[in-house]
Amino acid sequence: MASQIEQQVMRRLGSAEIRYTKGRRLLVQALLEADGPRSAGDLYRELKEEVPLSSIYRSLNTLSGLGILVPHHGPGGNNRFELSDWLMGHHHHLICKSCGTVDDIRLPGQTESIIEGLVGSATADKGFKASDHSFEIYGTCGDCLAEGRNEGL
Amino acid sequence: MASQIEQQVMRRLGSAEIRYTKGRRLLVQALLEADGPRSAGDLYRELKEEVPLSSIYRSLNTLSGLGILVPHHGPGGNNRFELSDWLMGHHHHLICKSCGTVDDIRLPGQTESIIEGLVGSATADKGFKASDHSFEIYGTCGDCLAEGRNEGL
DNA sequence: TTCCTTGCAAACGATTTGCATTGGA
DNA sequence: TCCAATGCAAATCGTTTGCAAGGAA
Repeated sequence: MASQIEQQVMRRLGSAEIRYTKGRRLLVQALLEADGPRSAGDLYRELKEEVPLSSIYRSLNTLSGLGILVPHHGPGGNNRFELSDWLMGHHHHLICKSCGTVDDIRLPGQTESIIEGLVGSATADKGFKASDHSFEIYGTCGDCLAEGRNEGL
Repeated sequence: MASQIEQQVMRRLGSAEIRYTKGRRLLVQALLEADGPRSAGDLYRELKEEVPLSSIYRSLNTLSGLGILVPHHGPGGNNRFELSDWLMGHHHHLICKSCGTVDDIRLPGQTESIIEGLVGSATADKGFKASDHSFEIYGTCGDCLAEGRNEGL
């Protein structure tokens, strides 16, 4: 009963002769259930510390190398990872400056076209070959607003 | 002969009763000359190791706390800082996936208006209070393209 | 002179690595 | 079976902190 996405992951791993072990399976499943990027520490806790941190870091790196995961660099000094766009669909992030939570958001196709256009015009004369973009919105999330944790922002 | 921007920095520091010391002056000047965000280590080297790393980190933190600098979280596991928008003007980044260099780019006002509009429509129904955004373009810079360092991207 | 700031070294947290052992295809 | 992957502990790297000495207002 592996999900469709998991089967794509297995195929990608198989074609690179890399094994889909128990630890890697748990990790991919945890990221499938997540609604935003997760750090090694987050995953360690979410997997109830059954998978050692060093293995999590190693898997995170091999899966990123294969393009299955992508790192997300945010505040807080720890890297967060999520399943790549080709598995989960293209999306952007809503980042709370107060609690650090990162949520996924999807924009209408029309809006994405506008962004693609901006990427093109911004790099047109720079000799820079764009391959990707990130559009992230910072602010205060609903929970923090309710708790009054948005002082000084 | 302090630049206009430096005078604004001095005023901001003064109103918070925080001293503009030699180390802080050197740091602000290095960031003024930079064409993109710089990490503590970058600045340490650019200042010829005359200012100890611990002082650089401390100054980076106090200046960020005053809104003079803003942190930029990128690949490479080290935080980079730059002078805030109110000092340097609003801009975005061109990030090379190959060598990690980050360059500033400025978009036409009309384009910024479009981006502001996207921020509004993306957060309209989420109970999220947006305060800021980042729009960053990833790819391969001219130098790396010339050297053929864009394999596998 | 009075505190804020510095400089050094030690402490810290996140991530990586060496090496013997285990387990998947 | 055979080599990739794991688990543990030690090593590394970026960053923070305690404390005594120095420097700006």
